[in-house]
Amino acid sequence: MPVHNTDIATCFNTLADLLEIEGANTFRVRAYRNAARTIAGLPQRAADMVAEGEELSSLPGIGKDLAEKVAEIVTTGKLQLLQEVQSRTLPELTTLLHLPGVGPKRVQALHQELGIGSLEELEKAARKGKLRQLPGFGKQTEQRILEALEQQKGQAQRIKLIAAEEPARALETYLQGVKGVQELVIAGSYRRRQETIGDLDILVTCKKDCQVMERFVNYEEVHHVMARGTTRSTVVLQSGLQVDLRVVPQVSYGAALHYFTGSKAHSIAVRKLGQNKQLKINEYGVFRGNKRIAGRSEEEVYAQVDLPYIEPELREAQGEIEAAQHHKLPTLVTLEDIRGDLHAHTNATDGRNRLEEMAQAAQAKGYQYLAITDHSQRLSMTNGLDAKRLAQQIDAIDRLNAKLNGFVLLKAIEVDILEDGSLDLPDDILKALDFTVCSVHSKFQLSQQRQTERIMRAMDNPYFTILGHPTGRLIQERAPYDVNMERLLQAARQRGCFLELNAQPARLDPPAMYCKMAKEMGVKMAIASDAHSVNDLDLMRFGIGQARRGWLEADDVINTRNWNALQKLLTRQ
DNA sequence: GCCGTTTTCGGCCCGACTGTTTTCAGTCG
Repeated sequence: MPVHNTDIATCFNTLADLLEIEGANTFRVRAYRNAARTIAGLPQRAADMVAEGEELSSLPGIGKDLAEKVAEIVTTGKLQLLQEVQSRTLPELTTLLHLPGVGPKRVQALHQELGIGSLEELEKAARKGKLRQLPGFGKQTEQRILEALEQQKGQAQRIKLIAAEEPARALETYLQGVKGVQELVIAGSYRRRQETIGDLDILVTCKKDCQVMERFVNYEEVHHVMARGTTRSTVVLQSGLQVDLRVVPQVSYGAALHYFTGSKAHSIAVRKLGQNKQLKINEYGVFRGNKRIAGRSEEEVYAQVDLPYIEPELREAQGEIEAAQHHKLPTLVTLEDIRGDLHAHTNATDGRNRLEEMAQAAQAKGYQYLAITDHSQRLSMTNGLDAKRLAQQIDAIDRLNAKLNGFVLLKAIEVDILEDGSLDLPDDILKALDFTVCSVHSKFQLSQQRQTERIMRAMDNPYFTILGHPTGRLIQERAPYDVNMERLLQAARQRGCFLELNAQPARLDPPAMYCKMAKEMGVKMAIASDAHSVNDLDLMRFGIGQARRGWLEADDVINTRNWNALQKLLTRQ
C-alpha cells in the first residue's frame, strides 16, 4: 500500500509528541518535527524516492537514522519505535497535548497524578475541580481547559483541504486507470475549495460493464466498506477519511455534478427555481413531467432555470443566485492571473532556503517578482531581523537584483505590530523597503476595541502597507483574535493600506466572508503564500481558492499586476 | 536525532507572557 507523505509526517509528529511527554531530549523531539515538516513539504512522494533508491538523508533534517525510519514506514507501513513508545504510554495522551495551555509537562502531571489518559477523563476531572489542585495548575487553567474542550466538541471531524489533496489525487489516478471510466471528478466541498473537508465525493461516468465500483471497494487503502451498490458505494480509508463514489450515466453527468458539488443550500435554491417553472431537478437531470430535458452538463442545468454557469467556489447560497440573475457574477481570479508573491521568508529567519534559491524558484514559476518578508526582531524565536541585519539583507537583495533578468526581488519585511500599535522596527529602516507586511503575533487576548485600535494605530504609520494574516486564526487550532473587521477595512481604505490573504492551508486568513467584505468596501488584497521554503510557493493555489470563495476578481488582487503597476499602488500618499 | 567538523562530539532559535508563585515553571511562537 502506498504510504503518503502525510502518513510519514503524522507518524513522526505523533512520535515527537509522545517522546516530549516522556521528557525526551527536546532536540531529538525537534528533529522528528523537522523531519515531519520536510517530508510533508516534499513535492514528490517519499515512498517513490525510497523505491527509486534516492538518498533521503540528503534532505534537510533527515540523517541516516531518519532516512531508515522513513524507509521502514514506507516498506512496512509502520514504525516500530512509535509502537514501542505507544505501548509504554497512552497513545491518546497526544490529544491532550493539543489543547491550548497544555504542554508536555502538564500532560505528564495529569497522567501521573490523576491517571488521566483521554479527553473524557480530563473533562471529568476538570468538572470535579481536581485539576486546580495539581501543582502548577490553578483555577484559570482548569477553566481554560474546560472551555477548549467545549469548543472542540462543536467541531465535526473534518480535515484541512491540503490533507485531503494527497489521498484525493491518489484515488483519482487509481480510478482513472480503470477501463471504461469516462468522466471523473471530485465534487463536494473539495471542489468548492472549502477550508476543511468532511469526506470525498467522487463522481464517475463510465461505459457499460465498467468495473469501477469493484475496483473502488478493493482499493488498497480501504479500511472497510460501509455501503456497496451499483451506483453508489461508501468506504472508509485507513486514514479515517470517508469516500463516496457515485456512478451515473453520461446524460446525467452535469445534473449529478451539480447535485454532488453542493452546497446543499445552493442545490435547494436552484431546485426551487426549477419548481417555479414546473421542472424537477435531481441528480439525474432536469425533468418536465417524466421527460429529461437537460442534465448532460452543469451549464445545461443552470440554463433551464435561466442562470449562467456559477463557479463551484461561489455555491454557498450567499447571494450568487441573485447575482447570476442580474448578470453580476464576478469573473473570479485564477492562479494564472498572479504575477508574483508578496510574502516569503528565507533562512535569515525561520525560512528554509537562501535568497537566491527563493528568487530562482519564484522565477521558475513564471513570477515577475517575489517579496522577501522575513520576521522582525520581536519574534526572537525565528531569529527575527533587527535594523542592522535588515539593512544587510537590503544590500544583499540589491546585489542579487543587479544580476537578475526580467525578475525582481522586492525588499520587504513581515514586521510585528506591537501591543501599543507601534511597529517593531524604526521608520528610517522601514523607509528603505519597497513595502511592509505588518502582522500581529502577540497579545491575541486583547478586547475587540483594544485589538482593533492597536492595528489601526499601526496603520497610521506611513510605512504600513499590508496587514498580514488579518485575523490570526489557525484552522481547527486557534480562534481568530477579536477585531472589528469593518473598522479595520475602513481604516485601510482611508490610509491606502491592503489586506493580505494568507495562503497557508492552516491559515487561509482572512476567511472568505472578509474577502468579500474587503472587495465591497474597496480594499484590495494581496494573495501571498507566506512561503517558508521554495516548495511552499506552490501553496498559492490555496489562497486562490479562498479568494474565489471570497468573490475576488483579478482587479481586486494587487499581485495580479506587473511590478510597475504594483509599485504605484504600494506607494502611500 | 541532525549537523558540521578543528572527524567524533557539542550545539541545536530563545524571549515574552501567563498564571502560578513569592521567584519561576510551563507554554507559546
